[in-house]
Amino acid sequence: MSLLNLKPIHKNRTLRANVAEQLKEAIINGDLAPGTKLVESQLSDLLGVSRGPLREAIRQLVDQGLIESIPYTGTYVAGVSVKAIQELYSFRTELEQFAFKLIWNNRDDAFREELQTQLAKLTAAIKNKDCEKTIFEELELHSLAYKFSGHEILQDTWQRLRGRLHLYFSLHQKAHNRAGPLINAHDKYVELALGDDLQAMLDHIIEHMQQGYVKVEMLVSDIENNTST
Amino acid sequence: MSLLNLKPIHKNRTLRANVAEQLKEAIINGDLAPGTKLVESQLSDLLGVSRGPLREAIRQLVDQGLIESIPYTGTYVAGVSVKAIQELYSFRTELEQFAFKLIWNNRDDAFREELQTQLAKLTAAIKNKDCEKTIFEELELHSLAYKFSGHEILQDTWQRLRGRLHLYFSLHQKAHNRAGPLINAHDKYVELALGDDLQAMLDHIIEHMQQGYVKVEMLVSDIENNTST
DNA sequence: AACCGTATGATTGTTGACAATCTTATTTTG
DNA sequence: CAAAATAAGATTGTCAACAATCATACGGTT
Repeated sequence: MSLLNLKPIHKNRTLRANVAEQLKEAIINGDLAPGTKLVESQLSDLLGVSRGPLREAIRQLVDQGLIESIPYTGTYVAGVSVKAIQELYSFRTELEQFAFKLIWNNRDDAFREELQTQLAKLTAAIKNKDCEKTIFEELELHSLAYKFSGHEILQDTWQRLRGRLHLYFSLHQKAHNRAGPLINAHDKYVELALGDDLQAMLDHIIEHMQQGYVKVEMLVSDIENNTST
Repeated sequence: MSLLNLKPIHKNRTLRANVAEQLKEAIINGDLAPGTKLVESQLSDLLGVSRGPLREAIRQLVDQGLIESIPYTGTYVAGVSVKAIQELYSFRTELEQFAFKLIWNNRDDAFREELQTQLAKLTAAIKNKDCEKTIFEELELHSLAYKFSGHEILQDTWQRLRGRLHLYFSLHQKAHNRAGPLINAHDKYVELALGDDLQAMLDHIIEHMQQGYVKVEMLVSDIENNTST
């Protein structure tokens, strides 16, 4: 609680953006554990920022589902639950299928190239046993379909989910001390994404997500049992 | 048990919630036309509220896509565009299909009853030529699938889209002076939602959305041509 | 001893003033 | 006359003090 790794911010953009980023990182890397109460005065002191921008940043993370807010009472880092992770994965399955349906007939060389580049980055991170980077690169890989869809609403929705997904991956990594789910299942993902069988791609997404869900769900149910709320 | 049907305590006590609601209504009913610049000092005077809560409310609507923000420059009511409406409809199609896939095998009497009640409200509003209420009840009808899915992320995503959808419906109604799209297509929607053929329901959703899109798209392209931005 | 009401302290919500930044209009310069 | 530099005005971003609300602890009542 007291050793938060929240360094004062450098003023590149607006404070609320910097603060939101800092908070997001702190939640994802575990400095702010799920369920932690966020006291505005404490945080504003830690960040060297007034409560105004801090509150705006908190609102933003509330909308992303990383923070829960009860008016006049308090804001808390979102808790983990089996239901939440189930929702996240089932929803993400639909989202990513939609993304591939959108881009399938518009896949160009730029897409193919970025896909392979990203896969290389991911496998490199895995090889180096850099868990944190592995998680990031895996999310980046999956982001490509959304990015190339050109569908702004779809992209925004994905970005909103991404934070929570990142959090669950990190929790999983911390608990089991190995990289995120499915570290070697991405070769087939990329192979199918480059291929010509859309239905096979969609089926693979379902299977891919199902496997990821099973792994993370085990973790979360552990956490739920250990923390007596 | 069922005697204690007391729910309506809407704790909108915080100013930012009230302000957000007011702004949302003002945008939807056209008092704040698309593209209008929102000057904080003016709005805070108008609403009799300080700029703090107003800014938080604006942030909330930015996250819902009803307001666009450029740091240090200004916030504007979101503009209309063919691309935006296309995205909205295509995305909504996926969302609603997902919702029905989720609830299909869990549809209970409560669902069937609410569905028919809601259809009755909608047809009544249409009969009374109450355009504003017609739009609201149509959105309420479509909300049922999301509501009964119990899927929080899905519901949140739908709520985020609902505002923009409402705006487009209202613009359409204002331009053509008739109720929203597909005023008589909901009988089949409900009939299929009560029936046993999931695939027929999913197909109908696609068709339903496609028809709605065509109507609203015509309007929006008109607006785009008339307003030289 | 359990329950209800009350007082206290802490925290969120709100406000008006101040600083940083952008836009516009004006002036200067080639 | 056109274009760049600059100053004025307005607007957004930020801050620290004030008010409303809630959670906790305490004391009285049954």
